[in-house]
Amino acid sequence: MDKPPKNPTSQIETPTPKSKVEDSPVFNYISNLSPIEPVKSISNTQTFSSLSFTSPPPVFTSPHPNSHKESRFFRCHNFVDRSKPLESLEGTDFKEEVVVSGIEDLNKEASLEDEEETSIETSSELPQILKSESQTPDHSDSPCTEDVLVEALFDPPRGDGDSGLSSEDVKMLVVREENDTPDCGRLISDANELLVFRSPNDSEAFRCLVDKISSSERRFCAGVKSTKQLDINKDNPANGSSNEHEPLAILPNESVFNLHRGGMRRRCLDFEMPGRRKKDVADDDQQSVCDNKAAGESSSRCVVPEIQKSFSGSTTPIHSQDAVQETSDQAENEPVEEVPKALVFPELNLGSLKKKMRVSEQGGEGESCKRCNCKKSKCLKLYCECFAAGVYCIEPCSCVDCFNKPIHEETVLATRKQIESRNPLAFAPKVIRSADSIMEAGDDASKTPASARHKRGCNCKKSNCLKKYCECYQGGVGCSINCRCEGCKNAFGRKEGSLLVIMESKQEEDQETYEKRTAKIQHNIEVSKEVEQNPSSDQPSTPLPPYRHLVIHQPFLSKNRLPPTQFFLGTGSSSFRKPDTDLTQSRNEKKPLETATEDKTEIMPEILINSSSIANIKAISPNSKRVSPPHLGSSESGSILGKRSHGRKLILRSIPAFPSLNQNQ
DNA sequence: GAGTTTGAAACT
DNA sequence: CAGTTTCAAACTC
Repeated sequence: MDKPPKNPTSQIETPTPKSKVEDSPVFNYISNLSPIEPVKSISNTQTFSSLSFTSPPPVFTSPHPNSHKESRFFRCHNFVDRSKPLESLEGTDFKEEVVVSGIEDLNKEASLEDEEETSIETSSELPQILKSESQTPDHSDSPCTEDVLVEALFDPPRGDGDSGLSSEDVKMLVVREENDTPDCGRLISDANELLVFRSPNDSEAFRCLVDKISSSERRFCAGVKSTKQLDINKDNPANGSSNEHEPLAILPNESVFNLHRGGMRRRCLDFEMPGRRKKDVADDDQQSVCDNKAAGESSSRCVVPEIQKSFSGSTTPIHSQDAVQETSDQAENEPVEEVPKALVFPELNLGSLKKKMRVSEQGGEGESCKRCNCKKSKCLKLYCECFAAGVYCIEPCSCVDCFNKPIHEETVLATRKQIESRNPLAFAPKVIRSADSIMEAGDDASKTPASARHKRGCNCKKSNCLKKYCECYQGGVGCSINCRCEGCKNAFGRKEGSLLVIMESKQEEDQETYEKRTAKIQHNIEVSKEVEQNPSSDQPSTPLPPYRHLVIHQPFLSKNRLPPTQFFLGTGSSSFRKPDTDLTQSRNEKKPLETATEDKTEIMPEILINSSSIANIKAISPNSKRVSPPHLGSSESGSILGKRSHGRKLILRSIPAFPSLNQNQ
C-alpha cells in the first residue's frame, strides 16, 4: 500500500480519488494501525460529482441489499428510514453489511466516494479506530473495539493538518456500542464532518450518523445545528475532540434526527448569535430562539427544541416527548429543566414555517421573534401566528384566552386537524422557493425572487403588494399569476400579466431590477439562508423565505427519492392539483418544455415542494392560476417559475398525471 | 399606545 | 363558489 504522505487536507475531501484517499493521513493512520492492508477498490471511471454529494439519497426503505450496493456502509444511512432506528445496522449485522457492500461496490459503480468508502470500509474491518485528536492507542490496538467510529466530514474546509481535525471544523462523536457484539471500529468518511459517536445507544448513534450522512441533509442540519456544534466545540474544545459523548452526541443527533422527523427549528434559531454560543446546547434547545439572538432582546417566542421539529412540517407527528428526550440528551443529561415556553405541536406541518419565516426574517434582522396578540381567536385559528406556526404560545404572547398551550394540547390538535381537514395545506408554508434558486444559488438567476412564489398568491387590493399585508411581499417573493392582487407593485416581482409566459418575455428586464431590489431586502435574510444553503457561500441574496428549509430538502427528495415528501404531503394528498395547473398551463400557451436538463434537477425539488405543499391545496381560487406542480422526476414536465435571462423562465407545461411523490424518482 | 387599514381566514 | 364577516397583523399618527 502506498501511502505517500499527502496533503492532509485532501483526505476526505469530496472528490478525492482513491489514491488521494489512500494518501490521506487518516488512511495512513489506519493502515498503520491495522495489520491488514486495505483493499484497494477498483478504480472507477466515475468521478465524484458534486451533485451526488449534495444529494443524499435518503430512501426510506430499510437497508437492504440494494442499498448497500449503492452506498455502502454508512451510506446506508441514507437509505435507511430515518424515522426508524438503524436497528438493522446495529451490531454485527452492521458489520456484515459493510463487508458485503464493499464487495458489491467493487462490482458496481464505484465512484470516488465509493472508492473511498470502500477502502475505508476495508480498513474499517480492521481493528482500527480512528481518532482525530483524542485518539487513544488503545483503540488501535484492539482488533475489535466496541467503539465505532464514524467519520463524517462536515465542513468542507477540513484539512486540518493539526492532529487531524480541528475542533472547529470537526466534531467528533464517539459512539460506543455497548450492547451489540463488539464491532470493529469503522471509519466512515462521508462528506464533511467527522463524527465520532459514542453513545450508549447504538441505534441512536446510528441514526445520527445516518442522518448526518446525507450530505444535503447535512447542510440542512448544519444550518440548523451544526453551527451550534461548532460553537460548542469552539467554546469547549474538549468536547469536540474528546470522548465527551453526551454533549457531542446529543447535538448531532438532535439536529439531524429532528430534521428527519421533519423537525426544524425556527429560523431565528438558526442564526448564530454571539450570545448563543455561550449558552449550552441544552440551553439552546430549551431556550427560545430569541434568546439566542439576544438575551437582552425582548424575547420572542422562545422556541423550545421541539419547535425545531415543528419545522419539519412533516406529517409525521412530532412528539414533544421525543423532543424533550432528545433535548435532554443533548443537554448532556441535563433534564429539561425549564418547561419550554413555546412548544411545538405534536404534529406540525410545514405550514408553520410561514410564521417562522416571518419571525426569522424579522428576527434575522434583529427583530426579535414575535408573539401573537390574539384576542378572540383563542389562538386556535390561523389568525394566530403562533398557532399557524405550529408552536404553542408562550409567555410573551399577549393573547387572551389562549388555548394554544400544552395544557390544551388536545384542543389544539383537534383544532388543527379540523383546519387541516378543511385545508390540508393550511399549515404548509405559504411561500415556496423553487429548487432552482437553491440549486443555482450561484447563478444570478437564483437570486431572482421569482424563484420563490407564494403558494396561493395574494389578494391585495390596496396595498399594491408593497406592504406586509401582502403575503407575497412579506414572504420576500414576487407575485405570480397565482395572485389576484390589484395594482401589484411587489418589489420582489410583480405579477406581470396574467400569464407566466408574459413574464418570460418581460422578465429579463424586470428581473434585473427585481434582483437588485431583492438583493437588498434579502440581504437581511441571508443569514438564515446560509444555514441551509451550502455553506459554500453561494448564497445569493435571494429573497427567500424561510421556507427554504423545505426547499433544501427537496434536493434529496428528488434525487434520493426521499420520502421526506411524505412529511410535507402528509395529509392525504389527493390529487396534486393538477387539474388546475394543467389546464391553466396548457391553456396558457405553453411552451413546450424548455426545461433544460439543469432544470430538471433543480426543478425537482421545487416540484416536490410544490407538490407537497400545493398538491393538496384546495385553496386555489379559480381565478388565480397557479403554477401547477411540476412533475417529479420527469424532467420533461414541470413548471418553472424561476427566470433567467435566457431560457429558463417560467415554463408551463401541461402535466399529465402527477406521479406520486413516493415514486418520484 | 391607540386607532386605522388591510387582507387572510373563517363563515354563510 | 361567491360574498360577507371576523380577526389580528401591519401600519399610521
